[in-house]
Amino acid sequence: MSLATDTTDQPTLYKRIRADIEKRILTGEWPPGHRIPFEHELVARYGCSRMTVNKALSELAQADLIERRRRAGSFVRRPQHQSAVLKIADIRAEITALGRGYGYELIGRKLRAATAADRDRLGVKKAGKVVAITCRHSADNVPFAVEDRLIDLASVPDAATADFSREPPGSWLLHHVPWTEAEHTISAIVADDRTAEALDIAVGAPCLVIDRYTWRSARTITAVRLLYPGDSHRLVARFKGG
Amino acid sequence: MSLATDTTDQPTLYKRIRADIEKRILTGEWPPGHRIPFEHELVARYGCSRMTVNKALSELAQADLIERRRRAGSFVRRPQHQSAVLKIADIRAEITALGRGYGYELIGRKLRAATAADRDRLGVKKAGKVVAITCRHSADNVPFAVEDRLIDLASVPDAATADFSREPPGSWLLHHVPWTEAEHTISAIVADDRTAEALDIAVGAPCLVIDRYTWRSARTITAVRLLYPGDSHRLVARFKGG
DNA sequence: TTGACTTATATGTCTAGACATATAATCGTG
DNA sequence: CACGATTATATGTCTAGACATATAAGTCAA
Repeated sequence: MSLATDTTDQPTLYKRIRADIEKRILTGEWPPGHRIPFEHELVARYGCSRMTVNKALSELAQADLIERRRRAGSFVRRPQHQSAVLKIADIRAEITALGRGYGYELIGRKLRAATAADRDRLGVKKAGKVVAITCRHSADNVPFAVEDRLIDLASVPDAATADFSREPPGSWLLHHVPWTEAEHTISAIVADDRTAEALDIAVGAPCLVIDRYTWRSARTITAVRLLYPGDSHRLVARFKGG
Repeated sequence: MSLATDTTDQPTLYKRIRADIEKRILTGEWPPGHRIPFEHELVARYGCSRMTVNKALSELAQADLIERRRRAGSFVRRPQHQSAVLKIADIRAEITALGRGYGYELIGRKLRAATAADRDRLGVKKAGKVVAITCRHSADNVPFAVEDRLIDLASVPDAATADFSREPPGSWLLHHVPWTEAEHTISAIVADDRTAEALDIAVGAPCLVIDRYTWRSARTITAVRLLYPGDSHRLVARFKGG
């Protein structure tokens, strides 16, 4: 076992150590459960101080490639099949990235006191005002997705006066709400009359649905439902880690 | 600005520093673009060495919460809305995690020379043998998902003799292929006759589709299509960084 | 055999320095 | 003013130590 064979002069030593180990894991040479050389062994092999080796191993641990156990050593982790990175781009960015012309159209906008259904959807208890927005995104003048959004004015007061006739609410919020958490739920439905008309598809055609709930510091900001024609649109998720 | 106010005795200092900064970012107190105090300022504030501060900041940089620029300082990064962690659990684990009884049923298994369609689906050029498997997963004896899988025997020769009548091919592969990359594509369709029967739903009902392509070192291993009843099943993705 | 105690050891964290390096800011010159 | 050279500075990496701490493994008694 010659760990330090790779002599491509990488910028720094700890990165080379990290890359060497990562390579062995990814090629399967060190399978899940395999014990990685102890820090003191790597120190001897690379002729460096323990902190340098420690930094390489810590980063691998942070990336969930290895697991470190006191007294026992460091071990290759089992691949985590269940976790993938799903890229859900901002719709405008997504469409322009495809080299197609982005179109936006505000269908409806209402400012109202929150109904019971609104409060349920936003997950808030107290009554308050909300903005309800319906709009459509299109690519090269072909309907791409319809959006049905609710914004809690208690969390985002500025939304009451914002002009959503030109700018999509998603973009507007992105620039006004600095940091959030969110939850996406993906499901499938068949198009009802209203959806079919908005997306210019047949009634009964499949639709991909993304429900997104966004909040900040445990405070709900917005709930949005996006409907895509199910046979045309695709969400792609790529990941590493078998 | 009193950075070190939080005196909850966290296990270690660098973690406390990291948590303190993370909190300010997540609450929006330090919005995107904001310059974080210099290392030497944090050293003075926390009364520790620079390596301790550096470790905290390095981890925040690795997590893409901040960006570090030589000579300039460290800055809060803009949230990356488009990236979410989508949990797609192993079906068996998913069902048992719900506290429901897992059931598995092999519907069909064929070993054949790859047809043109097979090669296309697996993304391989050369002819070779493949195993085609159709099976069904159920929760408390209710159909949960149907699986339609193709395994490339050139990559996984053992699959030719594996017994898939008891163990789902997904689980089997998980234990035989140490590390892979994969790509998921999510879409929606309406159930055709065969699908409707397998899932015990009506023809024309919505279905959520996950196509998963798995490979290892640029070599395709398996292609699988999972069909879920679209109105019952939901994929949930949560993320931070909105 | 089992459970409680002890010990050895690998990792976890930290220090007080050092030099390297990219680059923002400044200074000088045409 | 524009542009190139210089300088100051914040981060990047690294060292040779130190003590803390969890725990695998061994020891011993009931």
